[in-house]
Amino acid sequence: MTAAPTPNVDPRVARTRAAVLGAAIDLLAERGYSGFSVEGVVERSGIAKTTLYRHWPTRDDLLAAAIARLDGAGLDGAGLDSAGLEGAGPLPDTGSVRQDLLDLQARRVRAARTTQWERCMPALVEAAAHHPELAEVIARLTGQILAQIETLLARGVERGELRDGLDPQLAASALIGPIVFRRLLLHEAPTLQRVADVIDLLMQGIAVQGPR
Amino acid sequence: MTAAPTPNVDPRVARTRAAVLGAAIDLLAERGYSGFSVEGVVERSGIAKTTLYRHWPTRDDLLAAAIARLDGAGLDGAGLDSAGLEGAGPLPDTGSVRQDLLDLQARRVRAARTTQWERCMPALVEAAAHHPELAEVIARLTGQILAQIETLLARGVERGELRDGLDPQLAASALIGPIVFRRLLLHEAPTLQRVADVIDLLMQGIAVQGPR
DNA sequence: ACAGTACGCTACTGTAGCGTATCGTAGATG
DNA sequence: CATCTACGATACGCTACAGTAGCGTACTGT
Repeated sequence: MTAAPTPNVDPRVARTRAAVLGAAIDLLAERGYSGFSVEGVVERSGIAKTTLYRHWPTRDDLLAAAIARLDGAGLDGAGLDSAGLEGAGPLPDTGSVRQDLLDLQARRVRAARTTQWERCMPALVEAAAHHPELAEVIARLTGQILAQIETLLARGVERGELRDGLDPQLAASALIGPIVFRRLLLHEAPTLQRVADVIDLLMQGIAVQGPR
Repeated sequence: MTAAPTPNVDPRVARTRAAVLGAAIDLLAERGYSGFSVEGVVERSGIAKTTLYRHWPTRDDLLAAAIARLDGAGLDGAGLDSAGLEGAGPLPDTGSVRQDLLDLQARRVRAARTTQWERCMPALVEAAAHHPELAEVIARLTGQILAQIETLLARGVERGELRDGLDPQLAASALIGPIVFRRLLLHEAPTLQRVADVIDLLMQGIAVQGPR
């Protein structure tokens, strides 16, 4: 299951694909959606433009392929073929939801500068906004990230640490959303302190506890 | 205080400025950062390109002016000169934080399709990511939106409805962040239900209440 | 060894967009 | 009414970029 999914690929093709998509993701991260160009990818990858066009007949195809290659976050085993395994490792399981969340988010904060997914986020936002086809891919990737947190939350509910009837999707968004929001719109790099604060805020709630 | 801050403006320049910036914001909302072009603004505004360049000597200057004209949200009285007064009205003050938040957010949801700020958000993200100067302006605007919520929260703390020592900045991000996150990355339009759920989730917290 | 295939290079067309120059006109201001 | 200022139209030059054509070369698998 971890073996090559496509057994008979010309090594030349494999090399080209890897070089181009790698360069494409880098470029997307550095220059954003608006700065993404075929010529830029050509320059970085060292692959000839004609060759590139033989694989992806249009700029958008290339872009879609690059984005699809981003995986949501290092999903341990899975995604061998992908480029986003930097934050990898299995999901934490310490027995405490709070600690699990803290571990996962801390790992992500540490990798934020290098994780292609994170570096590409602004570009993905713009891409999703004006390109419905890409929006789907991006939503799927985002879902992968949310799913990790949802898993941790589900465990917490099972263990009785978290309220029963909790909407895991919503709660996961509540954990990631504020961080992403501040990063994208306030240009504020996430910190360990910040993610911890968000986790605690959400765990406790903001209302005063009524008696009982 | 509400009078014209610049008394002696040639009506011609006033007209030009308004037409151009209005068109610019529209274009930014519709086509995004990457689709924003001087020529596009010229076409929409009906103002001659040469005239436009007499006011804003470069594309980025025009873009900055357009973004600066977006105000965070209709801040009632203030911002007469700005274009973002669609969601206007005074801050709600019903006596209940939850209701106040609900009112404010609901108003915003209803105006989401028309509020220039909201429509431009994806573009602003991309702009902020690759243009430090614009990032500042955008951060300031975002701060204005957060400030509204912070005000409501502060009232709640004062009234004893919310925990003392609450970090209003963080809590405000926790209320907006998840909505914005889902809109930008999952392409999910905000709904009344969703904002209400976020508010309630944050009010109550997700952890089970220990005894006492 | 020999197809077959993929790659590289150079050169090219076409377009979109930034920013400028020139000149003429219309509206504002005293 | 005279002048000053802002606007409009056309026409540029220039760069970046998408995408194509043609031909030769190097690698791969049999």
